[in-house]
Amino acid sequence: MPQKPSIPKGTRDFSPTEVAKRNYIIQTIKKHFEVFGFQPIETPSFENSETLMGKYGDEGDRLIFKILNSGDFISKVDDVTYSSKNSNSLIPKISEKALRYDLTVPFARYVVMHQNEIDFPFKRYQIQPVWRADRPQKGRFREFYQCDADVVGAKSLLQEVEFVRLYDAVFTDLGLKGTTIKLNNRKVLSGIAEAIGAKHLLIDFTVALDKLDKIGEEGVKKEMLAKGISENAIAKASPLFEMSGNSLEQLEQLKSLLVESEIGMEGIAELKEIIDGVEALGLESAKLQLDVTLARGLNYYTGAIYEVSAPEGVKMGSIGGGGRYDDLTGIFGLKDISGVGISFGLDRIYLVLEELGLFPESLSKSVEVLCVNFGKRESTAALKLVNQLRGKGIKSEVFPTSTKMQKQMKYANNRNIPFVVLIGEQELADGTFVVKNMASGEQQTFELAKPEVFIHTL
RNA sequence: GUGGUUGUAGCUCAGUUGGUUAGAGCGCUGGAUUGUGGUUCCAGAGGUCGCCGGUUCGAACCCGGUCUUCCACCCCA
Repeated sequence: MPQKPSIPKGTRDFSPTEVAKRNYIIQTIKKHFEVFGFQPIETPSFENSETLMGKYGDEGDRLIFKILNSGDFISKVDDVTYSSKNSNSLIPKISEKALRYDLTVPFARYVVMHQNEIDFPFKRYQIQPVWRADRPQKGRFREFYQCDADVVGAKSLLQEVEFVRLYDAVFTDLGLKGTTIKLNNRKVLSGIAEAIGAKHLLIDFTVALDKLDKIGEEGVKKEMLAKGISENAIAKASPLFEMSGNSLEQLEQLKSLLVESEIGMEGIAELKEIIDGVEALGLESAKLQLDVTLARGLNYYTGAIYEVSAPEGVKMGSIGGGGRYDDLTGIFGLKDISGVGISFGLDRIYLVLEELGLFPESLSKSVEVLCVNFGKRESTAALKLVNQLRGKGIKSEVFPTSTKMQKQMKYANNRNIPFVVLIGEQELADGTFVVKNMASGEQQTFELAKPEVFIHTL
């Protein structure tokens, strides 16, 4: 019995049209990465488990796809571990490799391994798939692409400004107007936690705060209480819920809360520098917005935090994110290398462009010119013409069999081919070819000896 | 990982309290039209009702399990 074919949950096949659209996004992102001075690298799809494990928190470890060892791996497990039926102690004995979970940690590994060949500051970009054993939802897959650009070895906040400009350049080029680049700083979050006396609960505090727009002020306070943050501390943090005005005005309001926190004031100064830097040149289509509740992302961020949300009205999680991590390579033994980077979520950007109808029409054109096949002698002449067109870089083909014209025309129509060339018995005798414009239905005759006359009309 | 939801033709979906041979639109194939697609008309093909099991004289429909889809948590691109 033939088995019914299927693909794993959270994975997808891509049709020619979808690939064309995905490539369009990738090419656009790549173009701007390169114009901004980033160079591409690639890393393996799977890494040694110890490279990845423990880098993304407990939740992250759970979402990493583990690869089973080869051979008779189970016989090598000692009886105690085997009979314990404890996944956490068994996994390291039967799995030594794991699929890449993001591009940042492998990049950190790359920098440490190749530190002697790299000229710092090193600006790299990387566009590759990553895998997460997550439960899929809309815009959430178990295999998806990240498009990352990072700089290591430069502490200047100029980089932070550049990344905002890079986001703006890409989204402008894609025609995606009205994206919001949310900006925050880990130091401000640390400062707030310090100022309200909840320094030891920083992560719980920020995770709860991040949900403000989702569960509201009351919900956030409730969660903070549940996590063990005192009522007194929450009361002190209340100015956060009443922030108003533009980014710079909000910074002023933050100052009064953080005036006694050294790290908090440092964060404010950094934010101001970035905001001023961006405003000096302005943005084309995106808005930069300070958001003190922004805390998502990996817990290795130490400075700036970015998150990009789709234009208003599009229901989609963030379509990009990033930030600064002062000591990412430290976990691999290379100290004092600061990194900052951003990521574009290709699959989500795709869904947003699709929803808003922003893909260019031209992407659906697979071939410019199709020659109808009327038989052996005629198709030979058609092939000769096609060869000349291809020499000029025009995508063209001859229909492979001389079936009914109706079928060939229908094929051209379904594939959105704009021009159909007819070389039949009569044309062959006259030394001509007929070009039919599929959009208008008009036909024009050209000489076979002068194909360039037709080419100039394209 | 927790809770819920979805699955019927290639696609989008109907399908009555469980009752004979499971329907529609679009698409596909053929014809009207032997050198003209996209419009129109006619005809036709296409279904293990996600899968496995159970209840029943009888299951697309009821029950259990499983896979898948989407949603809410968790977390995140």
